[in-house]
Amino acid sequence: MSRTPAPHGRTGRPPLTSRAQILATARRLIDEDGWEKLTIRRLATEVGVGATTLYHHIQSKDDLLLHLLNHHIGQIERPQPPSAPRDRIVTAATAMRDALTAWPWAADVLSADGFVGLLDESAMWMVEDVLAGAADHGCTPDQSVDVFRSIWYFTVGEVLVRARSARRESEGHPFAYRDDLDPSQVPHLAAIGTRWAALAARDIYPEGLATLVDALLTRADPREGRP
Amino acid sequence: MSRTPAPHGRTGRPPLTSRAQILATARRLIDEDGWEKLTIRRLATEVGVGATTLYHHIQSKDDLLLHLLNHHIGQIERPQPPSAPRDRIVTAATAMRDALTAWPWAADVLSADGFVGLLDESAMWMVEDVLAGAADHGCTPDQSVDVFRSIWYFTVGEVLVRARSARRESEGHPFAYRDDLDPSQVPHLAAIGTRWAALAARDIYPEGLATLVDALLTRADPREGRP
DNA sequence: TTAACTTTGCGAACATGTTCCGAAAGTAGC
DNA sequence: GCTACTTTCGGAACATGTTCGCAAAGTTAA
Repeated sequence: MSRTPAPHGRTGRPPLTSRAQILATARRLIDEDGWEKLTIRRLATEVGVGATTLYHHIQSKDDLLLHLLNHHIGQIERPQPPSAPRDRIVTAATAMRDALTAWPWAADVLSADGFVGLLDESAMWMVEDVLAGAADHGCTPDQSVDVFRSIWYFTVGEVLVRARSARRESEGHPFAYRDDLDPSQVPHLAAIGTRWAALAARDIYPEGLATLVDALLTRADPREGRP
Repeated sequence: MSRTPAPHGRTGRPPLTSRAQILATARRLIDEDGWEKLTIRRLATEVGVGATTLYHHIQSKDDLLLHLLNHHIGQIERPQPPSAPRDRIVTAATAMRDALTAWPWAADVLSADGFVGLLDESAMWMVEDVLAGAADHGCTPDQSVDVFRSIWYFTVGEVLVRARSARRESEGHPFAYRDDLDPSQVPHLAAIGTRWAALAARDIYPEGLATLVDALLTRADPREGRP
């Protein structure tokens, strides 16, 4: 049978570059100039090939970013999971949030229920720890997924809002928090006025997450709610 | 004094179009072909002017979308606010979510803590109702803002995740929910396996929101937690 | 050696949002 | 009528991600 696809030497034109080299160069460029400056053409030039050549090694720019993110997350040390289920969930969720906050563009790529389908196994412990914590608390598998999804929504929202706010600020058109609101129409909003900016600058993720997790667990298992 | 800016006849070349006409045409195009097909050049052609001319009437495409969103939200009827503070918050948040779900691109523009700074007064009741509900429950203004922000994160996250998942599916590359996960590494995840897809298709926003709101209010005012 | 096949490289081209700059078309003052 | 001034118009051009088609460079089979 001549079905053997590639007996020993590989066929085709020998490659000038590789996915690994492309990813390494991309990481270097991001380190040097920030991810906003990473363009396909610049990356190709730096690698030393034509721009369109990259598309033989990656599927798209999103695909490239996804590979970079997987590499980045893979290097995060998995924290020792706390024994208390609730704390395990909080720890895992905080790790997800920190990973995304460091690479804000990641959320753009990842914000999909397919989190699970996009990352490779080195990042799965984040999902697993949440599911495990929920299960240990007494949740059914289905309830555990619901717990994860709610946490995921909250986390993605926080990261994206934070990233966009920061970008807006850095691009020179921050928000005009109005001091011209009509107190008779929107009294509470008017009372806060421009103080909103200062309030919105505070990081409320930890408290919000803790509140959400406790509530989700209490809801899933009422016995824990009122002894 | 010759300071009068424009006594009667306005100066300058007479405009061929107006922002109102541009917005109306944009709405029509979106209605007909969906917002993905709305490009600056197409819009300009449809209006009957050159593409760059649009930039004399709008600041950017994001600015255009923001105007469209304001118009859209302005047409949403403000529901009769329930008397119970908690229900008022839930109603307002659900209205926000529904408004964004109908126009998924909106979240891309809006996902910033500057929600408040970007919309006009016709949409402010959504924010106001949340703040009012929190205040009536006994929250301080600062706590009320925290309540709003947590709800906002959860809502933006849900809308964005849902929108992206749908887009991925419609573009032909849905998620490969893996059935090859290593049960010894990620037991709970492996146990769920491909069933994740079906679970992620369920709408859990209402329950998640209710849980979150109750928890946020309970946290802000412990007296309400355990009588 | 020759022919078929396979993989990679790359220039040209396209669609998109956006900026630049000069032309067009009106009014105001003389 | 002529000269400023003001506002709008729009073609050219740019950067970006991406597709297409073909050339280049290797292996395998005859």
